[in-house]
Amino acid sequence: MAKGAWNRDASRAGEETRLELVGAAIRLFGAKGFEATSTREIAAAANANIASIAYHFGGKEGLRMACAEMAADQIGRVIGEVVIQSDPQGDPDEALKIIEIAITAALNFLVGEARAQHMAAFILSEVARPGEVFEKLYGQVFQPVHSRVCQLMGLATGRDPEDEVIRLGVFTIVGQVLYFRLGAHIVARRMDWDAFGPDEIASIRDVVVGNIRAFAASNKTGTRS
Amino acid sequence: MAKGAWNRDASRAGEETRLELVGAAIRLFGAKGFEATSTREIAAAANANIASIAYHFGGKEGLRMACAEMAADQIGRVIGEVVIQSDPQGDPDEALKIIEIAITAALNFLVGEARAQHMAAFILSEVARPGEVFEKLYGQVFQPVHSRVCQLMGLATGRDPEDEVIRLGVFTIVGQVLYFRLGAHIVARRMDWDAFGPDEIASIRDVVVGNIRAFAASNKTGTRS
DNA sequence: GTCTATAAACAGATAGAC
DNA sequence: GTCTATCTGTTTATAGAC
Repeated sequence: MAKGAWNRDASRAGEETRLELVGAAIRLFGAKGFEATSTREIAAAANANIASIAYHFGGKEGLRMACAEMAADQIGRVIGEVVIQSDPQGDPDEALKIIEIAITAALNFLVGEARAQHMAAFILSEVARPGEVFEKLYGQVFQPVHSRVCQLMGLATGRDPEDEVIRLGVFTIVGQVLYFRLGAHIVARRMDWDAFGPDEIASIRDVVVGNIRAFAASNKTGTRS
Repeated sequence: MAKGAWNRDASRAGEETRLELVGAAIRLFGAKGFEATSTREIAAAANANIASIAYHFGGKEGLRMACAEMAADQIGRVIGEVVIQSDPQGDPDEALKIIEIAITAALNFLVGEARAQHMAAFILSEVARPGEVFEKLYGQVFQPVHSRVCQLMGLATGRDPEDEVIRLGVFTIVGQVLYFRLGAHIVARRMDWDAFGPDEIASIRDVVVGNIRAFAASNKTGTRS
C-alpha cells in the first residue's frame, strides 16, 4: 500500500478511463451528433464520472478533438497503411489490384463493422464543418490517402496522377464506398437485406471493383470513348 | 377594417410564418443538427415568435416532420419529375441519356445551390435514423426514384431492372453524386477550387457521366469483362 | 484521479393577454 | 395568429472533499 503503487494503479486507471471516454464519445457523437450528446451520457456509457471529462480533456470541446485524433488513427490503420505501404513496382495491373484491396478493406470496415457506422457519421459531421478538426483530418488522412490512390490510378491508366479526371475519379470511388455506409438503411430496405454480412459485402465489392476497373479502362491514355 | 379582412391578412401571415419557420429549420437542422438547434434560434431566423412553433407544428418534433415533407417535395421536383415523367420508348441509348440528364440536374442542385447543402445534411441525418421521417422519405422519394432509375438502367444494359448488379450499380451512382456535396470541403481543398461554379460542376458531371456509361457498357447482357 | 454538490445558463413547452 | 412571461427540466462547468 505504498503511495507509489497506488499512483501507478491510478495512472493506469486514468489512461483507461480516458480511452473509454473517447470510445463512448465517438459512438455517441456519431449516433446523435456532438451537440445532441450530453457529457453525462458519455460519462455513463464509459462508466466514468461527469467531472472526469473536464479533468482529462478540459471540457467537451477537448473531447471532440481527442475523438478526431483517435478516428484519424483508426482510419490510418484500416485503409491508410494498405495504400501507403504498398509498392506496385511500376505495374499498372498491380496498381489496380492495390486499389481493389484497399477498397475491400474499406468496405469490410465501413459496412461490416458496427462501430464504423458511428465513426463515419462523426467524421462526416466534423468534415462538413471547417475548423481545427477538419484541418487535422484532411492533413493527416484525406490528403495523403487521396494523393496516394491518385498515384496508383495514374499508374493504372498511364495518366498524370494529378490529372483532374484522375483526382475527380478517385473521389467518385470514395463516394461509392461511403454511400453503402451512409445510406445503409436505404440500401438494406431496397435490397431486402436484413444485415450486411460477408455475402452482402461481397456483392457490393464486386460492383464497386467493377466500376473501378471500368473507370481505369475507359480512361487509359489514348482511349476516349 | 372589417373582421373578415383582418382574418384574411392573419391567415396569409400565418401561412407565411409557417413557411419561414420550415425554411429556417431545414437550414439550421442541416447545418447544426436537429437536437443542436434550439427553437428560439429557429424562431429568430424566421422572424417569428418562439411560441409560434408550438402553435403551427405542435412542437419541435412536428416541425421536424414538416421539414421532411418540404424536403421530399423539393427533391421530387428537382430529380423525381425528370426521371419519372420521361419515356425512353424502349431505346437503350435514350434510357442512358435520361439518366444523364437526371444526374446533371441532381449535381446542379446538390453541388451548385447553397441551400441544398443544408437540405442534404438534414435528409442524411434523418435517413440515418430509422423512424417516421425515414419511412416518409423512403416511400415518397428514394424507393420510387431508385426503382425508376433501375428500370432505365435495365433498358440501357438489357438486364432485368431488379437484377442485383443493377440495383447496387444505381446506388453507386447515387453515392458518386452525393459525395460531391457531403465531401465538398475536402474536394474543394484537394482540387484547389474556391467554389463550385458552372465549370467545376461540368468537370464533375463529365467524370460521373463517364462512369455511368462505363458501368452500362461493362454490364451489358452477354458482356463480362 | 475520482467523486458529490452546486452554480449559471439554456432547453422546450405552455398559459394567458392582446 | 402573435406576443410576453414563466414553469420545469437539463445542460456544461467547477469547487472542494476524499
